[in-house]
Amino acid sequence: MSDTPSADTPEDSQAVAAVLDDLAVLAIRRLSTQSDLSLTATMTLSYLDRNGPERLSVLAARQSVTQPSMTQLVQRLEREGLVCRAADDLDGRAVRVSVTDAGRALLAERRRRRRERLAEMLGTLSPGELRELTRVAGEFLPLLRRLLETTADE
Amino acid sequence: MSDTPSADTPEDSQAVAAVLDDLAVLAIRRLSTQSDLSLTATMTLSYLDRNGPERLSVLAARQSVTQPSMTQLVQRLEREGLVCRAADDLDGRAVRVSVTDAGRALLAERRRRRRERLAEMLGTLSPGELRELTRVAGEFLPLLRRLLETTADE
DNA sequence: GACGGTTGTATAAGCTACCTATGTAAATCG
DNA sequence: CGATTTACATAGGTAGCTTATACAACCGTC
Repeated sequence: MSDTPSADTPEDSQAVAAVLDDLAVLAIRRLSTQSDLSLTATMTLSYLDRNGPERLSVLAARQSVTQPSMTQLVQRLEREGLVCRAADDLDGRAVRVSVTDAGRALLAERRRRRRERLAEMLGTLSPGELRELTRVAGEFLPLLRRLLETTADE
Repeated sequence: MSDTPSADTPEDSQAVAAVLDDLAVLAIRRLSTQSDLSLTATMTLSYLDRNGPERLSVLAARQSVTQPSMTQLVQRLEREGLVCRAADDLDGRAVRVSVTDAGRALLAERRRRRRERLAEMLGTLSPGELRELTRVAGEFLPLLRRLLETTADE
């Protein structure tokens, strides 16, 4: 392994960047076996699942797409029974979107499949490697979450 | 891998699978903020950059898209000056695709931008947090690489 | 060498998923 | 109350994927 870089140098970001790149490869190349839902659709459903019903325009902003794109996506998702729309109580212009049970079930199923695939992949590691990976990944997750939290207020 | 692992490995695998799944989702979120090149375009250019010229059909297989998709993508990339096409010397039917200097420059620029953005994000952390994240990332990287290695399809 | 089967790519048509532009109606503000 | 802003829908366009199809090069067998 490379030398530990000193603090506060540009090299700090190299290992982190490399890890994030590899995790992305993991996500894209190894875990996405299906294309029944686009990334934006997936994240939109996940967001609604976690945060509850939300206005269409807020969803668009959160997913960094334009409002007409989100309008169309929500229409498609509604057609597939994954979300439902309701008028907003406080603003006659607004549409509030919520995830349906079918939407929730689909998210859960996709999550299950991904974790299953990961468990298979992990089976190729030695017990020692697996133990080490468990420890390190467990440490990394809260740190990454914190990093994303502190920069999410955009 | 198909043999039953030791008694506590299944639980370990599932626990770390959940963590890796979360990490993968976070990592892919980070990627979704760029849109001048699609994921497949990016990965195709990267592949050509790293491995040298390749047949169109091989590119399609590597990126898990159909051949007509890859044909169209290569046509678009060629139009943008990022790749060039040549007849294959050994097979009159085949097209060999290679990345141009402009394509290489674009990859480098995108890489630079990603690192820059990450450096900004890291700048929001305290020195202690940064040190910790870097340390853990440094341990994580070889393990992650090994996982990707041992599960490479080809 | 002829022929049938396979392989490699291009093109067409269709759908999703994004964009910008535009329109309509509700809400807000002075 | 009128002007402006806000929230969403619709239209038209491109990218990016799919399947279906067509054509030509290649390969193996007779």
